[in-house]
Amino acid sequence: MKRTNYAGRTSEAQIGQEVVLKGWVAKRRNLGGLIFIDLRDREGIVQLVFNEEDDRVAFEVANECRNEYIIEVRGLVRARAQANPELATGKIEVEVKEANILARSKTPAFEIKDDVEAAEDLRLKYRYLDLRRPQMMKNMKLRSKVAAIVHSYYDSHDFMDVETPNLTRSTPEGARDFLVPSRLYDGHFYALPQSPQLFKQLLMAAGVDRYYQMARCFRDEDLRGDRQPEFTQIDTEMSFATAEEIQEMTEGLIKQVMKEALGVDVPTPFPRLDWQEAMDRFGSDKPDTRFGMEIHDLSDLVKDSSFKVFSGTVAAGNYVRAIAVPGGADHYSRKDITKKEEYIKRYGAKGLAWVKVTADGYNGPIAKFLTDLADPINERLGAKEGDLILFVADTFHVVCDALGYLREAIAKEMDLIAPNQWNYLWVVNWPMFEYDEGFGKWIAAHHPFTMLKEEDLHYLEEGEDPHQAHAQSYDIILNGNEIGGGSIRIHDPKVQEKVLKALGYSKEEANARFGFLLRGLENGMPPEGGLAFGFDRWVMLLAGADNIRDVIPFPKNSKGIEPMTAAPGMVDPEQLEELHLTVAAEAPADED
RNA sequence: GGUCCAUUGGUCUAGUUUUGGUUAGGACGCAUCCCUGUCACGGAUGAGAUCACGAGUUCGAGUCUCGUAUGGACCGCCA
Repeated sequence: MKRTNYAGRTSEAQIGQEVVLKGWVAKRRNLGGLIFIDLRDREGIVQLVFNEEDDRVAFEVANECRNEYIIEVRGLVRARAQANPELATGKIEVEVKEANILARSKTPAFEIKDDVEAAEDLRLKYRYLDLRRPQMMKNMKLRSKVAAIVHSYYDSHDFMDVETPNLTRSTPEGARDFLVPSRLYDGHFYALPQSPQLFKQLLMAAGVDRYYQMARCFRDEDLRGDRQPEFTQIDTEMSFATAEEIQEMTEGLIKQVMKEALGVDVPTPFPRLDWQEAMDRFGSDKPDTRFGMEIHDLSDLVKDSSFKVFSGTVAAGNYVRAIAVPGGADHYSRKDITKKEEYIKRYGAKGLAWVKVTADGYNGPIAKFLTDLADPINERLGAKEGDLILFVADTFHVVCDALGYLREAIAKEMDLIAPNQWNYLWVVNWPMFEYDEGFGKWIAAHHPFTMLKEEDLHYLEEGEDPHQAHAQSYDIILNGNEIGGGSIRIHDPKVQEKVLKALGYSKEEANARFGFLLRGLENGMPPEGGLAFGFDRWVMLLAGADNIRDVIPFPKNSKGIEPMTAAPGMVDPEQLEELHLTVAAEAPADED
């Protein structure tokens, strides 16, 4: 029997025709001499009817069927007496003349339904069952659709799809590398790429001019809800382009994806926000602009306050900033606020000060210190009666992190985010360098090959402070999530040398680590730049999923384990020997 | 490296505080039987749980304490 069409696509136009369908038994309803089976394939569900009186042989097959059996059927499409409006194929059904069981199935570990959520660990262990669920199938289809648009878009704009190696060499800085031991060279290792960054730059040196690739990237860092050790970038690079041209090209892609994959029109160009402004107003370098509750600086107002925490903070050169939570006075109890205070301590905040705005002025433990300042504070924050004002007094980064977190957490809790908003924006004008507290040194904020603002080049000269410099880099943000970033690259070897020097590399170190790139620069590198999208994260947001695992067919769990295959696993001693490896720590015995 | 939370039949969960003593309850699923217009089919019957593991407190622990494991969220980390 040759299949005539997908079960889920059986249509009214086929009424009176014979069809052959193959798929999974989603549900069997046995009424005695009459059996209904909902047949499911990747496109959806159609109802099969087996009548004992009409066809005894087919009926016996249906009688034997259980959920998740795979069957093939031949039958006649007919209109239903009573349509089911819940189902896309609800106006028709298939009267089965012949049926065969192609595969039997155990009772599945969990029910294949959208509305019954099994524990995620179980879903991952039986991922092929989980992926049968309509929502997961829909996510995979969306992912495939977006990828197809990406290929078509860049192809039509003269970008070349070029593959770069997955076995490459380890480079310092950035994320921890996944290493692959070399069998041929004792003690030598390949590294899996964190991104094809340097290869795509050298493709520009080759004259490729416009490059794109759906590139697999690997970073050996701890996982998060939106971070996997193995992920896909939409990687692009353009010669002779300015930052604005690259952003415009990117906006074109986003516009097309939104239109063709979701049917949504997004207006372009997207807003551009300076990094400094994003931090000041939203406390975040990836601001969510779907709601207000912006942060305001009160340092000038409270610098002489009798509340020593505030005045002392300002005197030390730090900041007192606040948000006004609309209607927050009733919504949040003292206890709730204490919980929030405990939470923001993880960002280094020492406390969370608050007042409630009432008809009689401020209310709360520090209200008495702020009586005289209530009017100007309210005015600056736009606070009114019934609002809750939250203050954080600390260094710039602590204030931003803490208030940025509170702003987003409260918006979610109080349901302040209207649905169906797609707020894309660019964060531009990033600092070139940032201080790493852990290492006690300056590191590249983006990466060491990022070009500075032209007007900031002088900061690299002798006697100037390179850390004042800003970069020609840009991040693309969607609803408070970083979905991509890029920059104009350095194409002048002299500038690259100075930047590496500012980062603390000696000439010898720089040559040892990036020699191949520096040689490329010396051999004629066009001015160029690019951008990389976090494809998985973008699809997650487009799908409305709240975890990146829901748009990756076989993801790792939060501990980096892939529960279906139980990777990572131990290997045979012979394999280790071939690779010239000995394992120092005795690993625990591998179970099943 | 750190913080917090969770773990009860195949699945999801009630029960855990403020009573420490229950036949550990329910829904879905599963099995058998009845049923010819269901679509969350209906009806009847039934099987299925050493309450993650280990120690402790107690006359008595699903419930309290500690530890371990597993999972989830987060901080650090992720140029």
